[in-house]
Order: sequence, then structure tokens, then C-alpha cells
Amino acid sequence: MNSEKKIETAASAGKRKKPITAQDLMNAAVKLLDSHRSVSSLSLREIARAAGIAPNSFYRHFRDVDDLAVALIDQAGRSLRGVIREARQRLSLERSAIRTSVEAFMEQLDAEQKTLHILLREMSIGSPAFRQAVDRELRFFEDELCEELTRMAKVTGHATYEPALASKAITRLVFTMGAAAADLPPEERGQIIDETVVMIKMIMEGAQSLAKRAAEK
Amino acid sequence: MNSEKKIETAASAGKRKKPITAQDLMNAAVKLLDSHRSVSSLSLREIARAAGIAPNSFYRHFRDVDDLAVALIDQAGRSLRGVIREARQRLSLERSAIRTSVEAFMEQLDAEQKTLHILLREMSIGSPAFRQAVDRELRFFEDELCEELTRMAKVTGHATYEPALASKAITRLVFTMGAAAADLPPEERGQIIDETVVMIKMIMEGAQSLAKRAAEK
DNA sequence: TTTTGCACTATACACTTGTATATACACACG
DNA sequence: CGTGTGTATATACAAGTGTATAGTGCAAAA
Repeated sequence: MNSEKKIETAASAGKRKKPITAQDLMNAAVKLLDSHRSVSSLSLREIARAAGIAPNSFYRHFRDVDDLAVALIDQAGRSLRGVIREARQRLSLERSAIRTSVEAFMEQLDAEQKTLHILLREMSIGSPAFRQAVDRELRFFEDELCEELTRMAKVTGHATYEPALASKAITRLVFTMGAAAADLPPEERGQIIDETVVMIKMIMEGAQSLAKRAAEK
Repeated sequence: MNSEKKIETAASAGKRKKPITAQDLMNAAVKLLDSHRSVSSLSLREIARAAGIAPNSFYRHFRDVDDLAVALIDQAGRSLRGVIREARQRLSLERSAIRTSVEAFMEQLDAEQKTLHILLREMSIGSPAFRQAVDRELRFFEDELCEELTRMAKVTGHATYEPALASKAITRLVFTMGAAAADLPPEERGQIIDETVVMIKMIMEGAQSLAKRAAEK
């Protein structure tokens, strides 16, 4: 059977108005990544098949599978930033800022599009462009956090030792713990959240304590 | 061209005494992973080709590519544990225990077999067996560290707040920072090491400070 | 010696992959 | 009415994939 088979049938059997969006392709790709496949193991044909289009139509929307992957990361980052910013606004006084943010982060894990899931899993793998996209999101997170830390310092009087470093530590920790939580059934995530919160408090406490010590000298 | 090509030539051109070891295959796989490919994108044939054997001979040594990947992780963990344990023994008094360990960890990044590299990159991806193997190694690390922390508490009198959690935080942080360092030219790793050391100190300082606060109440 | 077992190879098959080429259909503008 | 232009399609090809089947050659056991 050297020539093509006839059937590369659409997954979505419905009669669709023709035009397919880039987002449709991204959704199809995300569905394929459900279990534990890496983006780099997805084939262009597979994605096209899942989206119900001909293989070649893929090129109308993305240059590459890599290109699509980068788009996925951007999307993950954008919506994550939104969620965190929102969490920070409803920073009511009855709950700790830390806990609120961590919870928002973890909730985002099974948001409609599970792109955060993907970002966390594939952080350190994939094309240069891919990792660059991930790094961008990490830095976003760090910067916002760092700002917050220094602002907080002025209000409470508790200075932070090296706010940029503390932010980096917290960010990496949250992302790593998020990756661990991602593979867990949601009912076991509570523990991870608690652990993460305590870890963050350790870092902040430590950074403040080191700041005091440095000031005393 | 429907039938096979004739040449699937050995990569290692030398005239070898026939028997190839599982380790040879693992080495070949590692070489292929040099740049930034994920294990899941390696094909059995590719590995066999790189090792200079026929595709089918692969099965004499591993069931799967996945199977080989798990073996790689085990090897990475084994040698990492060795290195860290060794570092702890030459824990001379002139250098901090933290810095010595972190340096040992980072040095292991470009050890002969760069398997640690792979472990760090693919931590949260791959087959269940694969991630289980990674988790095993993480826990090893955590446990040894936790023991050390409580032992230290008795000597110095500085108790640690939740030693298990602090160990987990430190472990995850070191691994994440290691993953970041892995993609860097060795001359830029110094900074990462410094950062990591400070981060760890923050955590330990914080955990001790929290312990004191808890005791005072 | 013959036999048996093992490590490896060669060939083949059915299948998937990325992409080149050509083509069909819809809609906007002259 | 064309006539593009953009978006989808089908067909095809060369290459790569996992693996089934059938050897080949060589060392130890009989």
C-alpha cells in the first residue's frame, strides 16, 4: 500500500462551516497532549487529523509544530498572568496574600485550556523559541512578585534581603510544585498547596531575617 | 523505493568484537540527546544506528525506548547520589556545606555521562515508569537532606521548623536551578551556583526563624 | 564430532511522516 | 461578467518507523 489511504476523516464529524482558526488547531493539539506526551512527539498530521483538516492546511496557520507550541505557551502565560492579577485584586484581608495567589495558580491547572499544565511539563525541553517563551513567562512572574515584595517592605517595615533572588526562588518553587500537582487528582492538591505556602513563608521569613542581620552589622 | 535500503551503517566505524552491551546503547542514546531533544522523540532505529547494530538487536537489551530511558534515569540517580555523598565527606571546614554540595551537584551536570542533564530536563514528562524513577531519586535526595538538617539541629541548637518540608523545598530548588544551569555555558554557571546557595540559605534561615517563633509561643 | 543456544544481521511489510504539486470552491473588486 | 485571492482539498512521493520472520556465525555443551 504505497499510495495514500482515502480516509483521513475529521474527528469532529459535524458539518462545519469551513474556516478553521489557529485556536482550533491549538485546542486539538492540547487534547492530544492530555496524557503524558511531549509536544515534540506530536506530528503535524496527527494534529491536523484531530482538528479535522487536511495535513497541508496546517501550514496556513503555523509554520511548524514548534510554532504552534510557542503559541500555546504564550496563551498559557497570558491567562496565568490574568488569573494571578485578578487574585491579587481580590486580595481580601481575611486570607493571606500568599495562599490566595498559590491557590489561584493551582486552580489554573485545570482551567478550560490546560495549557499551564503543558508549560509546566515542558519548561526545559523543546526548541529554543519554546524555552524562550517559557522564560519570558517566568520572568513576568518574578518581576511582579519582586515589585510586590519591595512595596510590602515599605508598608510593613520588613525589608527583604535580596528581593530579586527571593522572587526567583519563590517563582521556581511555585512552578515546580505546580508541575507536581498537575499530575495529581485534584483532591490531593490541597496538600501541595499547603506545602507550597509554607515553603514560601520560609523563604520570605528567611529573606527578612537575613536583611535584618545585614542591617545590624 | 518500497524495500529497505542496504546501508544502516555503524556509527562507530571500528572493527568491534561483536557483543554490544546495554550500556553501549545507553551511551548512544545519550549522544543523540545532546542538544535539546526529548527522549520521547528518539526512535529505536535511530539509537540502534548510532550504536552500530541492527534495529532488531535493540530488543536483546531493552523492551522499549522507554525501558532504556528508565535505565538512564537510574544511572543518573546512582551517580548523582555518589557524588553528593562524596562531597559531604570531604566537607572540610573551610567551605560551607551548602556551597560544597551545590557545587558538586552542578559539576555533575557535565560529567562523562550527561545523564543528570537528561533527568533534569525530562523530570515531568515521559512514561509513568520514567517519572516514577525520577521521583525515586528526588526522594532519596530529600531524605538524606532531611536527616542532615535534624542532625545539624542537635549540634548547633538551631532547630528547623519543618525539616521535611524545608528539605523538599531545597531539593526542588536545586533541581530546578540545575535545569536552568544545564543549558548554560559553564562559565555562566557560577552565578547560578551563587544564587542557589543564597536561596538555600534563605530557606534554612527562614525555617530556623519559624521554629524559634513557634517555640516562643 | 555434532548439537544447541545466543547474539547479531538481512529482508520485508505495513504504516506514518513532512511536504511538493495541483486543484477546487468561495468571495471581493474591477 | 471575469478575475484574482485566500483557504481548503486530494494525490503523490521519498523517507523513516516498529517489528515479524528467517537466517548466519560462533562458542560452549553433548
